[in-house]
Amino acid sequence: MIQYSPQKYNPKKVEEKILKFWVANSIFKKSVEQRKGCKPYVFLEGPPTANGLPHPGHVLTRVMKDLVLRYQAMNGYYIERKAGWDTHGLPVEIEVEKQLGLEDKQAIEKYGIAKFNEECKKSTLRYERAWVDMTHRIGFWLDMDNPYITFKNEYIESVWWSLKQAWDKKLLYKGHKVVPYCPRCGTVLSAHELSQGYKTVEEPSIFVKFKLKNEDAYFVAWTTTPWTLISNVALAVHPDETYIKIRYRGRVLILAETPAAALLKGQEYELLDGFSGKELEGIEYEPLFDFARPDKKAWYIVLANFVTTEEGTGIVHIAPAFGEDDYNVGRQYDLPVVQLVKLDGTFPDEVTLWKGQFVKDADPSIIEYLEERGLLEGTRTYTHEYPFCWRCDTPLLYYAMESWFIAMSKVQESLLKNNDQINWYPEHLQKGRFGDFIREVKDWALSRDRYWGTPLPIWICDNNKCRNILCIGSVDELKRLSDTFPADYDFHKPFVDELVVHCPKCQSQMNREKEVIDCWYDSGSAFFAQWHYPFENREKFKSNYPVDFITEALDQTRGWFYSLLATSTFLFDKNPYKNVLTLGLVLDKEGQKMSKSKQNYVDPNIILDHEGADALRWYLISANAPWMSTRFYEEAVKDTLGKFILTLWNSYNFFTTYASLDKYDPKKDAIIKERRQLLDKWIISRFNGIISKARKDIETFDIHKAARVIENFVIEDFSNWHLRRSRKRLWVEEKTEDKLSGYSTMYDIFLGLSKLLAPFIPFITEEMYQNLRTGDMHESIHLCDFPEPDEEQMDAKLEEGMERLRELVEIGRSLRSKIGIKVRYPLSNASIVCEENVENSIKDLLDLLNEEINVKHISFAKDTSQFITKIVKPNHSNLGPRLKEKVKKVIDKIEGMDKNKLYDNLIKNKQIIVELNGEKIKLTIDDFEIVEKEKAHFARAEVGDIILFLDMTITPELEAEGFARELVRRIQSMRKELDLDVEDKINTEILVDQEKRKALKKWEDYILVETRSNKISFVEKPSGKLVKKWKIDELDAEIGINK
RNA sequence: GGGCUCGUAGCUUAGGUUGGUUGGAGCACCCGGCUGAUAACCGGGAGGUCGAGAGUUCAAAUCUCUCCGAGCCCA
Repeated sequence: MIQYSPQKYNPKKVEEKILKFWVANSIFKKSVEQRKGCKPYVFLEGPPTANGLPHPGHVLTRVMKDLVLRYQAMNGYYIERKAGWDTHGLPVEIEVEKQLGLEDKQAIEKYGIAKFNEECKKSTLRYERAWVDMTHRIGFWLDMDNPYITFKNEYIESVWWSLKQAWDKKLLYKGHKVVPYCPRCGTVLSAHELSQGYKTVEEPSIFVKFKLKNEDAYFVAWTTTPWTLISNVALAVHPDETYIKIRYRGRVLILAETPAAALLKGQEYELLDGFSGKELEGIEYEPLFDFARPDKKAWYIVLANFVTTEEGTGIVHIAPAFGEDDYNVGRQYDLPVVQLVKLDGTFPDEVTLWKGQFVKDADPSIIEYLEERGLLEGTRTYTHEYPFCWRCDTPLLYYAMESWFIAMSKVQESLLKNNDQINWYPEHLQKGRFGDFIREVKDWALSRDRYWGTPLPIWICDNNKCRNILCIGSVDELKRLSDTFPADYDFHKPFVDELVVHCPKCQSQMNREKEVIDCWYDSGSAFFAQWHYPFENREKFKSNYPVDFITEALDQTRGWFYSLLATSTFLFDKNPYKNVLTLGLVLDKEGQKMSKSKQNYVDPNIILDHEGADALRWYLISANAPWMSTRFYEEAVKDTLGKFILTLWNSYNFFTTYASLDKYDPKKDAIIKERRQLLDKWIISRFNGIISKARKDIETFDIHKAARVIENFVIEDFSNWHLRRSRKRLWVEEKTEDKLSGYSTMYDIFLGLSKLLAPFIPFITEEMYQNLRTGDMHESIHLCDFPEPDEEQMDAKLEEGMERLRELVEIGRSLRSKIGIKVRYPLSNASIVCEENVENSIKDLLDLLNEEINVKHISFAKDTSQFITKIVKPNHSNLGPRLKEKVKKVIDKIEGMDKNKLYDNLIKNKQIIVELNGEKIKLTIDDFEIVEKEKAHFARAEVGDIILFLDMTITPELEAEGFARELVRRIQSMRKELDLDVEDKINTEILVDQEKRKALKKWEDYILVETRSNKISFVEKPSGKLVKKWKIDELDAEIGINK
């Protein structure tokens, strides 16, 4: 039995009830288990870091994940939904540093790494509760009882295994990386910290001359960092640029042609020679300073593509220790890394002239020195962006630090190949942002000189003669090398550093490289490490790789999406995921990114309390394409609630109100589809079309389109047409087949809609389903199958006809409002002029039109002649110039003629003669405009090729009927005012004037039935519980009703 | 500074790949109607330099280029 549903929808209350229902009946578990053995759909959770409160962006990601997974589950796939937590990394450390008031690394070490890491561990799950709660509250079904956690020993062991794979493949190596470094804090800055500290500065830049070794000529280079010249080892030119040798002020200089022209504009110089950059390769020059004692060949010309001629001279000074490009070109040419700057940012003792000075402060003195020795060709101030330490405002130095790398550049082609196997949504990322990134892939700088992270599993033998290096790939391996390995251990600092490990070759002690690894590597390992592969779950891993689907926000493109592909490529040479959906960012109302510092951050809980999870989900899903950024504010969610969720609920409430009143039984009372009314067949046809469209859109992740199609169906087709047009038939007292056909259809549609919408708005659909379901159905909507379109139920011709008919209703109402006759007053006739095929498609639906525009009869006509006359009007602009002053009199004459006859004459004879003072004036059809005019009493409107005529005649009978409806309308509103139940009976007393009273005689029964009155009396002084005076079109009336 | 994405009414947006009637909707606003399902519904109105400029074309919101603005990523 269908129960009456509350009229007011309280999202929070309903959703809490549903959440309890799911938990009490283990619905989530059942939804997974009932698909066991079915084809798997593999999802991988991108692990959030739970060291901050979740914000609306996280909600979006989780809603999208849930939607896709619910959809696939309802389509019969077996989906495990293992949760995951990302726990390592600098953000966690910074959070703890703040909390403990630790300023820098020294402070951390003083505090104690063991205690510090313990705090980090606690911090990562500090907000776990908030995350778990949010996940539950928005209805994201995720197995959070068995999550993978990146700090667990098992997880780390899997990561170690993968690093050993890299080691064995000779992909893991120690090198240098040039990184932004703060000499005051003694720390490397992360990209994020770096981006906070850029400032525009004005600095001296200089043109420096380097003398060729075997020739009295100079290369001219340009630099903004004179202090790096001390560590110069080479000069770079572009292989394809043209370089020239010139004589200028008595010196022979070499530089690129393009900048030379600009720099020496208007000055005299003699062109001596020209060559391509390539030809310069290998030419040696004399070093500017003699502080450096390089162990490798230095001070010659190298080729590099990054050299430009837009700035400087087309010759770039190379100091591999202080620039990333420099470092890379240095590796290519095997240049020495001369690093004559100490970690505190001062020059070392070897640099006798400036030892102990901060390098940036030494710049003016270095410039002066070069000047004195005639090695300077000029200076100029240069304005550019330079990074400063966000903490202490010291200018940062780019500085080559030792670091461990994974040689991604060696597997670059595999990366590209594997990327081609992935379906990217939106597509442009594949070749665009992501493709560009991996085409120019750099080696992955893996190590971090920090504390809270997966330790780098590299041990080096202490014995200088041995120097054996081991990469450990498992717990067992480590155990075998250590006598003191405890039963209870934790794979973090300081345990791994304190463990005594013996070299298998020489038995000396081995020490671990002190670094931890980039936490992106942790999460990039999730697809195997979550299973503790290969130590456990080998089969499970095999059947879950590659994964079918991942989705995260756009900022993960070069983050997690890359790190997964990277590990998967060098480990298995395969794409780790088949489909990746990249989500746009969630912005605030002004389109700004939400950030803690701007305080423009809406707490999702507020919205969940006010508007509910369904409204929130529907907004995030339908507002925009998933990959577009979406503005987020409460008002928008509120609109969604009103527009869609409540429309759905109110429709449902309407249905349950009447269905429960009539005790509609979906099993016993159902009318078979073949016998349903046309209106019912139509909505069923539409619904099946919607199912088909929605499925297609979801498959291609055009999820917003699916949502909008369904929303439009619910509001326009179902609520505003099918239900609205069904009201009358539900008011009938007895159980007519018409009424049952309506109930059956509404029941089918609500049940179908619940299923169709279940992945989108899981709460309200469950609520509806629990009322609609019969005993033989699944206990939850989320255990049901997703609807399939039924071609048999689709009827294109009927849909076409209904569309025409609705257009007719539209123009009919418009016409009514134009002619000013209220819809309450019936009209006797309407006529439709249209093609036969249109007539055929709408003739069975005319009852709907009848009621909507309130006419007694509707007929079809072949042409417009019976409703329209054509007349002619003199064309002034044509006649004026020809007839001049006579025109007024001619027009007067024409106006005096019968316009219809005039038209006929003109059509027949092509001309007419007008006599004016004996003069015969000939007028042709061109002297007139043809105007169509409706015959008296007819009004016309048209849409496409269909024309609608209304007969505007109001007879006394029609007038009386209309007046009866006026009274009914008022009595109904009085019933409402008294808050009577729909089925309550009343007694009605009416005062109207004698004339109306007589006219109403015929309509007493009608009023009686419509208002559910026992009795209607016409009296002089109406009485009752509610008595009201009304003015109906200038006429006074008084009505009293009583229960 | 570079790359990518986006820019249509006060707000949210459709259309853009395939150039072709007068650029569609919804919310909000104004006028009128209808109503015992609705936080509704129906009809009408007002509201647009389709970010700006140039080009291609008979024809540009749509194609091309330049610029401006926003966001993300990278420096």
